[in-house]
Amino acid sequence: MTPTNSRRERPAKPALSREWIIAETIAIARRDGLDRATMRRVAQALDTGQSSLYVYVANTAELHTAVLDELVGSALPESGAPVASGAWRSDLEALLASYADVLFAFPGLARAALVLTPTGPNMLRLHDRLIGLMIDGGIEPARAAWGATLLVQNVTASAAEHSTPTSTDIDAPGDPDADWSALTDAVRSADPAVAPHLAAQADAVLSGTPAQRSTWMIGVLLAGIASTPVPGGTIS
Amino acid sequence: MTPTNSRRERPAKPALSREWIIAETIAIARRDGLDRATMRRVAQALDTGQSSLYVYVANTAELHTAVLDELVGSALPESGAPVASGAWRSDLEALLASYADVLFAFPGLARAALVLTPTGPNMLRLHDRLIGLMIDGGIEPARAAWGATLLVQNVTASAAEHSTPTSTDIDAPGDPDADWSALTDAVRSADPAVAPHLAAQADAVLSGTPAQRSTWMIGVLLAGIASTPVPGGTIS
DNA sequence: ACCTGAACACCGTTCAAGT
DNA sequence: ACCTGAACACCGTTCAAGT
Repeated sequence: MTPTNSRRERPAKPALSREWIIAETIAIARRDGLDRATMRRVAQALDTGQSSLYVYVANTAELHTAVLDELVGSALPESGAPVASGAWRSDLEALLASYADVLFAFPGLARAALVLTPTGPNMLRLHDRLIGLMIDGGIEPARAAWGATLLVQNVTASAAEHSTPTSTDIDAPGDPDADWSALTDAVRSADPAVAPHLAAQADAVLSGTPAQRSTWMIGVLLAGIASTPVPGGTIS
Repeated sequence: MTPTNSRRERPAKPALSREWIIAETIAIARRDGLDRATMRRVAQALDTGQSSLYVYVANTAELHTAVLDELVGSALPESGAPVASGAWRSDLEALLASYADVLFAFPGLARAALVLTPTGPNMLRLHDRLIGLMIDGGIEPARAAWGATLLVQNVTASAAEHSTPTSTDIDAPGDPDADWSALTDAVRSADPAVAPHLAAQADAVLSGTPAQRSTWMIGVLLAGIASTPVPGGTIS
């Protein structure tokens, strides 16, 4: 209502707040990738000075962590419906898949997640659900507790490998196509004298779709978690 | 011998070359962290213009990848001594430990490794050794081939979590102490109503030394790899 | 308390020009 | 072919000054 003549016909400059900053960062990240969602750009989009952001967020890393947490929150299914016995495993896979979907949906998010320390409430809820589902599956609680980290870490890492880099840049570092072909070339041209096993297994190394590898990976982790006791020895 | 009056009494400016650039980058990374080993700083240390580096390296990511590969190469034991039967497992653990040591020795390297696509010859040799040792251990070759990636990825990720950030900056993002205490706080203060399993397992989640977790992690991966068939079905 | 402009101290990469 | 300086297009963060 106040007759502020905001630039560019913005629908009236909203009051600055942590929530608004995060929302705008998400908007930019969706469009241009998280790498482009810099303090300066976010400030500009909010029609304010970059220094103003520091009233609400500590620094870029903290802002990006908050963005990750917010997005994970929006992907988490509402509070856990009771798990039909036997369904824990497919529920767990679905949960990890929706986490992976978020990472894929925002260019640059997976790579950032790899390097951020995610302590937001939604990330904790994700861990909580994973632990709960593993316990439902008969996995010893202490192993489930450690295992959740392992699951999240691996899903994040494989999303980072296959997700879009940051934008429309040609040959951006981290371009998955370029990376993949660099890898195939390297493996295919491995010298059997220096890397005999790799040369012999080249087809195996390069085989499988991302989905197949991801399914296998989760299977590996769950089987390993179920069969490997945590040190200190609770009754297994 | 030529009487070039190089600045600052440098011991005679050596000819620029890819090797020299990598060596200087390593020197800077050891001292100040890989994040500080920027094109500009490397050029300055070599007493040349930053644009000159682009004759020998494509960009920063490629340079850092080369540095990682070089360092991994220096840590790899000489060509595999024949493995005493039964020793494959401790050999494999030792191999991963020396890889982890490299990541710990250079501030910022582990975090960078997480995000680089490592296609250098020494990284391939590391994979080769891992595959060979797993095959020695009776693991089906196709699983060993996929498993090597998983092992390297997890060791890299846990090194990144616990390794020094880039320098002497106070509270640098990625400071492992700050990150850890943020995590403990978050887990300890988890609301039992919203994250019941996490709250119940808080002690378990936070327990264990890095070494214990790392040993457990490798155990999980190996057990899982050994028991989880790759899709497509080779005779297991 | 909140917000701002300006400054400080950096980045990666390209390019016209030189040798 | 190799090397250079200078430029272009950015960064994160801080700080004195305003309201």
